[in-house]
Order: sequence, then C-alpha cells, then structure tokens
Amino acid sequence: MYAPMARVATTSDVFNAIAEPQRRDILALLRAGERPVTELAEALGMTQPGASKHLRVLREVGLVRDRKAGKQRLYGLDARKLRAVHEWTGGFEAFWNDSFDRLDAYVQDLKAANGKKEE
Amino acid sequence: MYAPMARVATTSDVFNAIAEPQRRDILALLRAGERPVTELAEALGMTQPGASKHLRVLREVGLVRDRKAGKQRLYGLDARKLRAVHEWTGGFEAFWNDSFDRLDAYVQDLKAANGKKEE
DNA sequence: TTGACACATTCCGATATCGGCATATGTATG
DNA sequence: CATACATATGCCGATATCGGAATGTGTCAA
Repeated sequence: MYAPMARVATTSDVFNAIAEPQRRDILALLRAGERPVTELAEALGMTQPGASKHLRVLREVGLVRDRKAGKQRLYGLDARKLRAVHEWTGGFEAFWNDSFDRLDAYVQDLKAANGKKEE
Repeated sequence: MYAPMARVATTSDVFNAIAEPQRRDILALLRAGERPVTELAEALGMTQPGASKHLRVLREVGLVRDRKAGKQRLYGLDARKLRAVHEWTGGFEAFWNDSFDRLDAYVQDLKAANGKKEE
C-alpha cells in the first residue's frame, strides 16, 4: 500500500560495484591476467566465499568474465564499463585543474589557511 | 564480544559518495555554479531534507563546500577528489581498448604453458 | 563410485542506507 | 520580538549490504 519506498537496489551498477574496496582490489589484481577464485582470495586475504560473492557482483555488472578451466574457474577483467566512470569523472576535469569561479579563490584560501592537506 | 563484524562504514569515501545516482546529479548540476539547497532539490525533483542529506555526505567527503549567503547556504563543487577516481579508472585504460586481445593472448599463453607460471 | 578439490549458494546477524515526515536550528526582516 | 523563510537533523520503516560459517554443486582422478 504505502511503504516508505526505502532504498533502491544499487548493486547492479558499476559505480556501486567499485565502491567496495575489496572489489577494487580484485579488479586491480586482474590486470595481471586471469586468476582462479582461490588465488584471488588468498592474494587479497579474504575467504573463498567472500571472493566468490564479490566476483559475482563484478560479473553481474560486467566488470569481469569467467571461464571454466578444469576444476577451476578463471576470472578475467572486462574493463569496458570502467570507461564510463572514467569519462564521468573526466567531465569534472576543468574543475580540478584550472581556476573557475570562486572555487579557485576558495581553494587558495584553504591552502593558505590550512597549509598541507595530504592526498 | 562476538559480533559478525558486518558491514564497514563506507559513506566516508569518495567512491561510495558517487555511487548514489542522485549525488552524481547534484555534482553535475553544481558545475554550473553554486546553488542553494532548495534550488538543487527542486531542480532534481527531490525533497529539501533529501537534498540536505545528500549534500551532507558530499560535504563530508569533501566533494562540495558550503558557504553562507544570507538566509541561504550555497553549495559549490570541489572536484579535487574526483581526480582520484578518474586516475584510478585511468589505470585500466589499456584494458578497455584491447582487453579482449590481451585476454586472448593470455589464454593462449596459459594453454601453451598449461601450468600457472605467469608474470 | 568415492574422494578430494574448486567454487557457488544460502542462511544468519549486525549494521548501513535511503526516503518520508516531523521538527529543530538559524537567519533576515518587519 | 515575532514571523517567515532556508536549511539541518532526528526518527522511522523497509531494505541492502557485508562477513562468517555451513552447505551445496560441479569436476577431476584413482
């Protein structure tokens, strides 16, 4: 009937998939090539079911692909969808590079007043 | 003293902040310049408290800054942290252009070598 | 077939998240 | 001061999420 219409499922999109640090780690590791689940799990210090679950999310959004190889299942990177994120953030490039409006003034202000901020 | 150690707070990082579509919309809108909360809310079809809450998240991760202007509070973009995301995804650039070629090569390699002596 | 291995799925508990609503805080203006 | 306006915060309900543990499924090999 009414129902507070709570949260919307978000695990099905790339932005959310890479919001999880461990999943980013998996993707980064896969740049070196295909890897079986157990190897990923061990390399990243996570349990096998944990790795499987993260891989499932990554697979469902299309960031990785899997391939059977005997007993194992090799996961490989499919970075095409990361391009969308790269381009989205790229749309803000003008705002972190060069001065714009009062942002620049504000930033200068911060630097002057705060010194170093670390990054 | 047990506690399944459930989920880790993630709202305090940039990747998670931009995982929410409405927050991305806010950031995109703010490229046009500073805006008061109400205007953002109306422009994006969200309630005022809703906008305030999203803005709070964005502020806490440093993606927006706020400035008092009379009765209003103007929110402005601070895209510096988006650069980190841009660069992280940029680390995969070589893989979204020819990821399949690379993968194929890797696969051939595996088949030829059989074992897992990679690198 | 049996057993070992690789991986996926399910159930669970704790907590995070989001939207809606009501309300509190803050600020200008009369 | 009082009131209107702008924004923030608190509470709630529904649901999503994550990790752990146990268990299920699939595949090779003897």
